[in-house]
Order: sequence, then structure tokens, then C-alpha cells
Amino acid sequence: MTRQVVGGGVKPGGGGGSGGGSGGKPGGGSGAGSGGKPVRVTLAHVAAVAKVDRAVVSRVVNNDPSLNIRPETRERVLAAVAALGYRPNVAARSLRTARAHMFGLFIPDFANPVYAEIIKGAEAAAAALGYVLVTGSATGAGLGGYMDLLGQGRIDGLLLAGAEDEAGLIEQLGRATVPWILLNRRSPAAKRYVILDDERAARLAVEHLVGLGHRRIAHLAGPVGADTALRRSAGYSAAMRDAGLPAGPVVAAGYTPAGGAAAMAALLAAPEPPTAVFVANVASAIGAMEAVRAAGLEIPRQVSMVAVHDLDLASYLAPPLTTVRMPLEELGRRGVALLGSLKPDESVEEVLDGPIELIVRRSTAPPE
Amino acid sequence: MTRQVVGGGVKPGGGGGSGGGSGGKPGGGSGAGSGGKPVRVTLAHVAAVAKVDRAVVSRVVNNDPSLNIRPETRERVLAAVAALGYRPNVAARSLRTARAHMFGLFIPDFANPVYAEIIKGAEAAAAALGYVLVTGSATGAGLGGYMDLLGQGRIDGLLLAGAEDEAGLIEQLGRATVPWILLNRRSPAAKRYVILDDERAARLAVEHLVGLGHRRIAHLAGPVGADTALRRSAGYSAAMRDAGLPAGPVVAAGYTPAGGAAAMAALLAAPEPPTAVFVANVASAIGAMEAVRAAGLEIPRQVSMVAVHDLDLASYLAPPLTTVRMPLEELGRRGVALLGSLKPDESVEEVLDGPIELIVRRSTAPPE
DNA sequence: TGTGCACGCTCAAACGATTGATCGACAAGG
DNA sequence: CCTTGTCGATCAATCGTTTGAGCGTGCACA
Repeated sequence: MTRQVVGGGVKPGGGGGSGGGSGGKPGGGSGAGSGGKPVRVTLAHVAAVAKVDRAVVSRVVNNDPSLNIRPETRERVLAAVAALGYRPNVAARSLRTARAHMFGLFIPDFANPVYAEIIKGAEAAAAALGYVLVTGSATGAGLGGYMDLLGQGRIDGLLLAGAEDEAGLIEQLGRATVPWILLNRRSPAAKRYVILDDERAARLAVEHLVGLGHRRIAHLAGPVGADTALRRSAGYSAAMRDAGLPAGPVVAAGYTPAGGAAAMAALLAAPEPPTAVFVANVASAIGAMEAVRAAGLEIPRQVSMVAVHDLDLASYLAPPLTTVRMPLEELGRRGVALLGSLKPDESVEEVLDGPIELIVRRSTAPPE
Repeated sequence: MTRQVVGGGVKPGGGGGSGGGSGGKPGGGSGAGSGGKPVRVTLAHVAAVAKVDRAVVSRVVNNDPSLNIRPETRERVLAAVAALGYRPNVAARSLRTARAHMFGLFIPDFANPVYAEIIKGAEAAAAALGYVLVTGSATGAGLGGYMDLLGQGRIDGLLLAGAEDEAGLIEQLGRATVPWILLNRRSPAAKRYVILDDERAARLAVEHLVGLGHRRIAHLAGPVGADTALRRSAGYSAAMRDAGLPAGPVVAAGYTPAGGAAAMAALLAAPEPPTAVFVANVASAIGAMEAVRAAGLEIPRQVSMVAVHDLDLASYLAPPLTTVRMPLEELGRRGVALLGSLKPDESVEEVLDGPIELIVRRSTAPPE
């Protein structure tokens, strides 16, 4: 199956004997890229070079405020750390402190760009806290497999974004010993979630359509089980009521192009099709646009369309899609921040009030 | 900024005593989801319940073939493991064995769906090996920050996908003590990479256009520094030569819609614009399509377009985009597999020979 | 009656960092 | 001169697993 060349002999370091080095204790001097095998530099090595106890090195490295130390000694330690290229062994540290400095994030699918934004925010927040973020998807081994892999003590907290199966999930998590938070999804069983104001997002979208003069506004909703879908539908209904309009036809579909296409086709098949559609998700909207084209109609001339979630891509669709930008990156950031500060049995119910804005492009226009 | 409700009182545990356990040593019997605080179940606890030494439990759990054990004893151990819900402490294990059972994957950006496929494959392969995959992006803290976070001994190997800065990269990696492999990119400095047959992909695309009767075929190439761009361009040139055609205009652009749009605009501004374009990347193609529309031209009537990398999305563009599907998932899978089996100083130079196929949609047609 | 050996376990030393307890020296205060 | 206290470190137990070495028993063979 594969053309392959495997050979030996590439040294990861530079040349052969990279010269010098003072006299450290182990493995020559410089610690960086010398010729020999990679000696693991430990606290003991540093301590030996700096002529202090391991404890001192540890406290210096960790900036322990309870440490009283002479500036010159601290200098010696720091110099030794630098000279040897010392880096604390994560496993040893985790074992002793029972904290892994690692958070988990579980998502359904990497291919969905919506999660990419969440990941981005979570990753940044984790890095700021000195934590590593490990992201797993349902396409890998499922939540169960993921948790198995994480094993005992590998992560200090778990973020769950848009998980689908309600029943097993909470029960599995109850068994878990790590704190966890649902992202962008509430749960009846546990008060541990951060969500966005999807209802407000939906209102913004619908109000935009109403403002353009539309009266027959349909709703292409998200999957039936999804909590975000519920909240967006609620916002749609409320906005229609407030505008004194009858809540038009509502069709549910998965958050995928294929689902959106099918649902949109259904909406267009009605005797008196809508002049505008509020789509619960940008992925569905992409499919919905295709369905409109397939029906021989034109956006926005015959059908206006606005969707939740903004993506770069939206500007490049034909026509560019009007969307509601949600603070997904912020959601990831906030989730990690909460994980970092939450006490074990504390509950969280938070509606993140980040910037939600309507981005008007060319898929919406007044009705003919 | 945030409306928030924080309260106490959510117990993570499920029901009461899950039956089973005889007199464990610490924290009562069941271990799974009892009422008290989460007792960490260790080898010692299991050993006490099973009335054997910790060593036996360890060897049973790890299926150590060197262990001679009576079946009934093994049963006792297994039963105790199950009853207490024992799970090995990863930190302790890592400390002892100096293996973290974790691989790293570094990518430029989660938002790029191309990497999503690679991640998917890598994740699956890692899970199959009993490894966890931790993926970091340049948007987080950069490779340097990522490596810092990973610390000493946190990962057993690193995969680098599509990294841009050549110079610093290899040098930093040389310093590293973990094995690493470049994904989808060669490097002059080190023979450690797995790539796809981009040249063949390019040929497929160009041959398709030639077959349709096109003669003025331009190339919207990838960024100048990128190795994939180079290989695709080489394939383009070769295919044009083989067809006896002059290699048309070539414009380089980043792998983004914006870059593609700008480059396409430039191509169309020429005195005798091409009737077809081979685009090095699907993201650029999305922008390029927009540029074609902006110029008042129609795809494929006046301009045919084919791009490398297939995405779900491609079917939903207007018109649906003809693409070349690359085995990206396989690339991720193979990368992880190699990390798992590679000896420290071994080199790899592999051209992955997975299924590359042309997916003809509606963006290509014979010239007018 | 030993000797040898295989079986079925147990012992205990690592791995590397953290952290409460301790300790020597020296100064100030009574 | 003795006590008290502070500074600037050191000591040593501990986290939970792994793994080479060791040890008692019982059986076979000489």
C-alpha cells in the first residue's frame, strides 16, 4: 500500500560532538543538544550544580512565597536550571500534587467549524492558566472510550460541548471524579452548564426579517433533542408573537447541510411558501440555500435567509449569508475559566452575555 | 458581563452501595459512587481486598505474560478491581515507566476543515493504541508555548501538520527529547515526514481539465513557503508538459478564501484569461469562485475550476465544486502509527499511497 | 535423603517532585 | 547568660505503579 523508505542514522541534535560544555553533573555540560543520549535532568541534578537542596530548587522553580532565600542563592539556582535545561517532570509533579494541569474537552466532531471556535477559546484560556487542553471527539472512541483513555488523574476537569445522548451521559459523569461542565447545552439532571443567549440571537434574526417587511417567516429548527435548538425556537416564537405575526411553519433538521436541504425543500413545498426563513444553524443554512436554488428560486429575491453562527465562509457563499455571530470562542474561554475556579460540589448555571450581533450580508432583503 | 448563578449541593455520585465488595481497606466497600468524598482507589486497596500483593494486581491488570498465577487468584484480583472500580493512576504509571501514553499533534488552525480530517484519523489511531491525542494549534500559544506546556515527559511523540516557519521549527525539535514527524510536509533539515502524493493529485485535476478540452489552464498555487504548494505546482507543470500545453499563468496565494479571491482576480485581469483554473486548495477555491462571480463570469461556462481537497461543503457551493479527494484521515492515522513504532533515531520518508480520487461535480465543463 | 526446579506468589527499590517539619546560626531583648 | 525569634536553608516522608529479585512449598529425579 505504501512506498516507504525507512533508514537509520538521523541524529535529532545538530552535528556529531557539538563541542564544549562546562562540568554539569550528568551527561556532559550543556543539556541542550549535545551528542550523547538524552539524559533526563532532574531536580537532583540542578540541586547538585547549584549546591543546594532539591527542596530549594523546587521552591524556586515554583515561586513558593513561603521560601526565604538569599538573592544570590536564587541566582545560582536559576543559573543551574538554565544551564542544564531543567524542566519539571510532569508525571512526578502530578503524582505528588494530584493535579494534572490538564483539562479535557469533548466535542461531537472536529469537522464542524462551530466547535473549532470553542476549541480556540478553550485552548487559549487553558494556556493562560498553564494548562494543556486535550480535545476528544465522538468520532474517535465516544465519550466512554475517551474517559477510559483519560484514566485516573489525567485531567482536572472536563468540558462537554454539544453532546447528544442525554441519558447515559450524566450518569457516566456522576461516576466520574473530575469536575465537569456542559457547554452550550443545559441539562435537567445537573446544574452545571454555561450557555449562550440563543433566545436573544433568534430574536435578533427574526426582528431583522420583520423589520424588512416579512410576514411569512418560517423556522428551520435544529435537531429535536438539542437544547440549543430549543432555545432558538423559543426565541423565534417569542419574536413572532411580539411582532404580532403567526409563528409560521417550523421544520426540524440536524445541524448539517444535508438536513438543512431536506427541511428547506419541505418548507418550499407548502402551498404558500414563506418569504423568509430563520435557520437555526449555519451548516443547515448551507444546505438550505442549495435547496432554494434547486427549487428554481433566488435568494434573497424570493426567499430571505438568516442563520445562527457566523463563519468566514458565510461571506463567500452565493449570496453571502446574513448571520448572527455568537461568542463561541468566549464560551470556550469561560468554560475553562470556570473549571479552573470551581469547587468540587459547586453548581454553575450561567448564560454568557457576550457580544451577539447580526451580520447583515446579502441573503436578506425586503419581500417582493 | 455575565448573569450567573452559583450554588452548592450537587453530589456527583449516583446511588448508594453497589453491592459487592467485602471489607476493603479504606473508605468502605463499593468505591464507585458511594456517598462520601471520592476516595482514590489504589493498587494497595485492591491488593488488600484480593489478599495478594500489589505486585500481583499490577501484573494482572497489565496482563504481564511473565506472571504465573492460579486462575482462582486471578479471578479474585479481577473481582476486586471491578468491585472497587480501580483505575490505574496515570501519573504514577508514567513516572515509573517514563511513557505517558499520549501523543501530541500540532496544527496551524482548528478552523481549517482539512486539519479536522487529519485529527480524526490521528485520534482514532491513537485510541486504538491506547493513547490519548492532545492537539494544539498555533492560535493558542504557538509551537513554543505548546511545547512548554507539554513539559517533560508529558507526550511520547509529536506530529506536526502544516507548520509554516521552517527555520526555528527544526531547531526547536532537535532540542526536544520526543520523537516527531512532519505531516504533509517535507523538510530539508530532517528526514522525518509522511506526505501525500500531491503531485499525482495535481495531475489528476489537470488531466481532467485537459480531457474536457481546455488549453489555457491557469494555476492558483498555494503559499510560496508551503511544501504542499510546491508539490502540487510540480504536478501541474508536469501534466501540462505531458499534454503538450504551455504552463499557463501561475499565481500564488495563501490557503484562505481571501487569498484565493485576490489571486483569482489577478488571473482574470490578464489580457487573455484562462478557461480553466487548477486551485491548490479548496479554501482558496471558495474565494476564487467569489472572484469569478464578482467579475461577472459564470462557472463553469466561462471558467472551469477544480481544487485539491474534498469537503462536504464542496457539494453545497454554487456550483458544486469539482475536487480531488486526498486521504487526509489516513495521513493522521499513519502518522500516529509511525510514532508508535518508530525507534528514536530512525528516519521516515514516506509517500502515503492512499486513495486519491477526482470527484467531478459541476464546476468543470468543456470550454465554450 | 538430598538436589533441582518450577510454581505462585511477596519484597522492596526505584521513578522525580512536593512540602511540612526541623535545624543551625546569629541577633535582639530581658 | 538565657530565651525568643527570624533567616536560610535541609530532611525525609509521600504520591501510586512497576519490576527485578527473592522466597517458601511441593514434586520429581538421582
